[in-house]
Amino acid sequence: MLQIVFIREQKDKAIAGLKKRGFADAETVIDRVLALDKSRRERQASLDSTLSEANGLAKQIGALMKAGDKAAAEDIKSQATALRNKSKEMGDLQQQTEQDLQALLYTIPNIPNSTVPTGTNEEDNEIISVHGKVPELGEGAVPHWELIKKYDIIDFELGVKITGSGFPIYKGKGARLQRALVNLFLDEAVKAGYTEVQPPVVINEASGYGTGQLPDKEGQMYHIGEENLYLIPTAEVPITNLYRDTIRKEAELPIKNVAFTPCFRREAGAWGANVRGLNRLHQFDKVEIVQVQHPDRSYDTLMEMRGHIQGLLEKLELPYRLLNLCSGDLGFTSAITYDFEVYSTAQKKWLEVSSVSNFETYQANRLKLRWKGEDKKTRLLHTLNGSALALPRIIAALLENNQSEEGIKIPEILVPYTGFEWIK
RNA sequence: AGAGGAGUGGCAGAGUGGUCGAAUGCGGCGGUCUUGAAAACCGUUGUACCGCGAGGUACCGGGGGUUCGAAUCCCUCCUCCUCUGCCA
Repeated sequence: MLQIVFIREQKDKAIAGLKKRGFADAETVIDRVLALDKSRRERQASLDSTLSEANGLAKQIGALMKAGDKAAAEDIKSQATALRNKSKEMGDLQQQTEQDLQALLYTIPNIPNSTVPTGTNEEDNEIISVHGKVPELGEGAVPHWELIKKYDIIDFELGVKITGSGFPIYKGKGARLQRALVNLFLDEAVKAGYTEVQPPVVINEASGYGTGQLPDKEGQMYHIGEENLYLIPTAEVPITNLYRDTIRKEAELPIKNVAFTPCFRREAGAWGANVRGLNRLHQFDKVEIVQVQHPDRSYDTLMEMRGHIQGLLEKLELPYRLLNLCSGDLGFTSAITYDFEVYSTAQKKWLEVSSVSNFETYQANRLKLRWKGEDKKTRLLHTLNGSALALPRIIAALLENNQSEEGIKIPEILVPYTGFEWIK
């Protein structure tokens, strides 16, 4: 959520930022925010003075009662009652204004960072760099959904039987490969100074609001109606919410956490013929890194996180490229997002395996996540997160790129974790 | 899941209708003393909103109610503890 002070003081910047995203009616919406804000403040001021008056009368009545002057007390009572009734009405009005303003602010996305390229869709994303060598595969190269059948390591049909489409069963070396990757990613993150946490994979409504999944995007999460809980779409939600409603000391920054969790996404409407094999699932595993950082240092942190992810891809010897998402492709809550894509040789396409973002104060404002400096003022912190990494497409790329007539070669870094060098 | 008890500031803990945003202790911060530290002593120490400011308002688990006035009374929801039940 954007800060109301920012909109008030830098209205033009807010409008320009929203326009860059292609946000419809930026001026109208911002003007409406400012009007609501103005009316909220006026209503607050008059409500406060009415309450102040009523409090004064109540005190007088108390004093008169003590002095035994019942008649005089009764006299003032009617006045006080009238003021109370008036204040109740004013309070309702004030609350309504506050809620309207809040609801409107929830519909406004984050302002893109100045380095975010302007664009309308993924074709406008900036390719920052391309790394690694795309292997030359022979004639017999096949996509991963054929390889997993051939080697019997992942079973989609069985998943359909147990749950439904998009819930694969990993078997034998497939399961072991999965576990190896998780362990490698966790170990690398811990080496980089992240503290490992194991959060719940179901979250309440307040957590969904905190990181921006709610309102509006509830359709993308699985909902447990009975308890009003949601299955996490990413570990970002429970980890970032760990710090909701807290005031941090400067000395404890940055806060660095890593978690491995399954992630659940309904992907409603996104289920088309294009989506095959491991490319898009309802349940998948991911190792997520999250940082809470001082506003002055969050962009250094973003680069550090980007470097960490890059290191993982290098270790896995996968060809990948780095993208700076354009304004039109940027997530709702993000100020800047770098995507990593690995090249899937048999599919002949790039697959997104990681997103790393700086949300600046957007999430922190919803989370009420603040810090207190030497001047004793509380200010909002910056939150960041990145996938390091999401498993299925990594597996897809590993299988496809490392296939040969002999079988699938496991990258060296993973062998200590898998305990085998080949899937044959 | 059933029965009972409880939720107060960073923590512990007082407060059962009126000068209570809240005693006291611990912790934190600043200072005195000390070569330095400890101890002792003194001071200070919640958050948000409105206001240029003086100041005002709200918050004692959440929401609602009674009352001129609620941390205190009533309703409701949530959470925690104890016992019983169930169970990795």
